[in-house]
Amino acid sequence: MELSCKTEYALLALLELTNHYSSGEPLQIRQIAAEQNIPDRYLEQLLATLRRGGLVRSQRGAKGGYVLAREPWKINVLEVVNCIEGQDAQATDAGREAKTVEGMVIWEVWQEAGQAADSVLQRQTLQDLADKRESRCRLDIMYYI
Amino acid sequence: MELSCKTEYALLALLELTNHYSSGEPLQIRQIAAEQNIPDRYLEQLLATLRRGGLVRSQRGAKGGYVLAREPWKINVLEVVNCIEGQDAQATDAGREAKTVEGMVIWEVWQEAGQAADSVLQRQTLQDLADKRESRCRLDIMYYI
DNA sequence: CAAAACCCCGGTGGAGAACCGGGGTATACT
DNA sequence: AGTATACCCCGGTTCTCCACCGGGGTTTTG
Repeated sequence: MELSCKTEYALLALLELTNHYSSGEPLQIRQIAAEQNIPDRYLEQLLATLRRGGLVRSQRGAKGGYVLAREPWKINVLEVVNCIEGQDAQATDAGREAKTVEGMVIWEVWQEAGQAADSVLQRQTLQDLADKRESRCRLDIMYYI
Repeated sequence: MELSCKTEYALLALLELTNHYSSGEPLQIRQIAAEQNIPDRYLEQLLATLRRGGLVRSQRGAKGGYVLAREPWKINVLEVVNCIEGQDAQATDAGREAKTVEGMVIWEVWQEAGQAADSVLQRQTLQDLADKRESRCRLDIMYYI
């Protein structure tokens, strides 16, 4: 199961915004891009998609930037993926009319697998990811002691 | 989660071979292709991959064709997918070295989702799919009575 | 020997992923 | 009002790879 650059960059950006959430200040595209080594013109595009999907809010002009649209514990990974990849990451049955019974049976098994994966992603919020990152950093520090 | 044409065609072909398994006779590429509406030059390629992966056996020359290499209840959907898409459908961590802790955290969540999907596919054998197909056909017949 | 059917290898066209450039618009600050 | 900053919008490019195909070779049967 391929993790696309788009999805990875989107999640990295949202994690940055999560880490910055308590300050309430907008974070600029170029700051996020520099911090996470993301091409900033591309990130601009992804953030626009996230804004249209209601996951972030933007502020134009001087002192502008992006903030999360909701608390990080209320944004789960699945909705990020669906926003970035399009709803077709979930329900591609519209374009793929199974012509035979066999095709339908295969399709259903595939859907079931997809739903199992989605279920995992839906259980993870941005806050969970940020917490994992925190505990990972803490482990690293303990190695140095 | 995208079901590629490759995987779908491979599974359709293997289902045909499953339905034909009890006869013990090889099934020709062009027969399978016609039955399931698969481009036969492409199917040839896919069956070659399945043969190299040990899922089917081939017989060259007149009266030749393909048979399953094992009993249909001993071949699960996950190994078909891995054979067709390559092992990278499972372990793409080799090419994607996460440079930051954030990247690693995201990657792990993604792996977990992939494993949930794989687990579903691993539980389904070709026999299971064939049985589902059978009961689906029986349902259709009951609608006509 | 001839026909049938797999085997092998390389190729093409088109879609889309990854990324970028240029110009416009909104906002804060002086 | 003017200027600088930073998002907004739209379109474009290059490259990869998916889906599929063509041509010729090799094996097997009758």
